Amino acid sequence: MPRAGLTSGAVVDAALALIDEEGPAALTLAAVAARTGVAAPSLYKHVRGLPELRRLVGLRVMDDMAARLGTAAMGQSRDEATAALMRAWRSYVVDFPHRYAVFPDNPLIDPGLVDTATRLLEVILAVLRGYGLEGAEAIHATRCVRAAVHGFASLEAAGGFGLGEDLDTSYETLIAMVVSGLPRSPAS
Amino acid sequence: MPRAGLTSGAVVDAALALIDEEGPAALTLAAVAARTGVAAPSLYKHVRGLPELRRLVGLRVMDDMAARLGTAAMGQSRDEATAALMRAWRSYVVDFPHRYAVFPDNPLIDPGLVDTATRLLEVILAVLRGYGLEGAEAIHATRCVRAAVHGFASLEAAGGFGLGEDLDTSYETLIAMVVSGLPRSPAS
DNA sequence: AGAGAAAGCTACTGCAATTAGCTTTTGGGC
DNA sequence: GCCCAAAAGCTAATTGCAGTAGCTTTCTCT
Repeated sequence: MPRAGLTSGAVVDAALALIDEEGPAALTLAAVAARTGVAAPSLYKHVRGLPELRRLVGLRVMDDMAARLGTAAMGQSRDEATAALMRAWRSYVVDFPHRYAVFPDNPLIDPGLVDTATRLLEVILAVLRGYGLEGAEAIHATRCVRAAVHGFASLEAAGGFGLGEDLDTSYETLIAMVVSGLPRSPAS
Repeated sequence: MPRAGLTSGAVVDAALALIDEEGPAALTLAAVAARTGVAAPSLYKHVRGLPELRRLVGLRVMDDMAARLGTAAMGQSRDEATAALMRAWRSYVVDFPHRYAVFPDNPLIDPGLVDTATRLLEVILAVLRGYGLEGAEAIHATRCVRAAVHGFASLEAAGGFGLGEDLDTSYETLIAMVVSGLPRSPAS
């Protein structure tokens, strides 16, 4: 019988497909095994177990997002850059609603995720540097941006907003709120 | 042998204690049974199953929070009220960090949760009415407040902010951002 | 061709949820 | 005080998934 030719990357691919199609709760080793055409225990040849698979999936999501954000903010500054960043963040959630639920809670604790998490934070910090923010002030501002963006994204991904008004409009309101609330330095 | 005298409320109590002590992942029927001194299948006499228990726990959390928020916002208006509301929300998370993880994702979908969820939203809407906001504008503003507050709370509860700067200060920054970003009507 | 690593597989264990069906307590009406 | 039905428990059994052990097959490199 021919070999499946699995790799750890392919396992993550299957896991992501499963999550996209059936939601985060559908991520089980049994389901991944079925989808990759392999017996469940064979997965352990590529992945240490379910917790590690979750971590790898989370890493992939952060990676994808970092790539998008970096591109979005490129070549813009200050309010333009902030708005672009925030829109790009939400667009990921809109494109992959189930994926956002596996975004790691606390990537800064996990040695394997710290690099990517830092890269993600760096994108925000870079934008804020355009406002002349540094040190503690920059950290507080970063946290505010993260909180606003993550809060909206996770509520939207979970379907937590009731129906009715247009979500795009709500988000533009949030962007305006953040942009207007960022400490202004005199600057150029 | 004497009877345990369990009620559905007591089961929820035990579940919450478990979550507070060992985190949301520790909520299993087996653990609740052990803690209440009963065999696992006996719990089904009081609760339909694990999903329902989760729902009831989520309901209790929303209830507690609604009570706190209502009290906090009482007797204040506009920026004072907004700040009080936001501080009270976060204080719940600080007091019960694990609890926030079981806050229902989408309470508006579940008929059993809709009432309490609405009560919670009403607190925010009431504060915003103080700014003269109504209709669509009020909804967009409510979503922004929810997003900011929920984002910060869930990141903090998950330990998602790196160490270093003081979180209280960050949160005050967020409050200032929200307050300054709320649409102003001429008003009193 | 042949050796050893890598990738699979089957069989098994353990744990948690859930169901079925039996037993015992308890509270109310006679 | 006694009887009975409902409620509250229990034990036993099933299912589904995670994870482990140890065997077999396929590659790959020489």
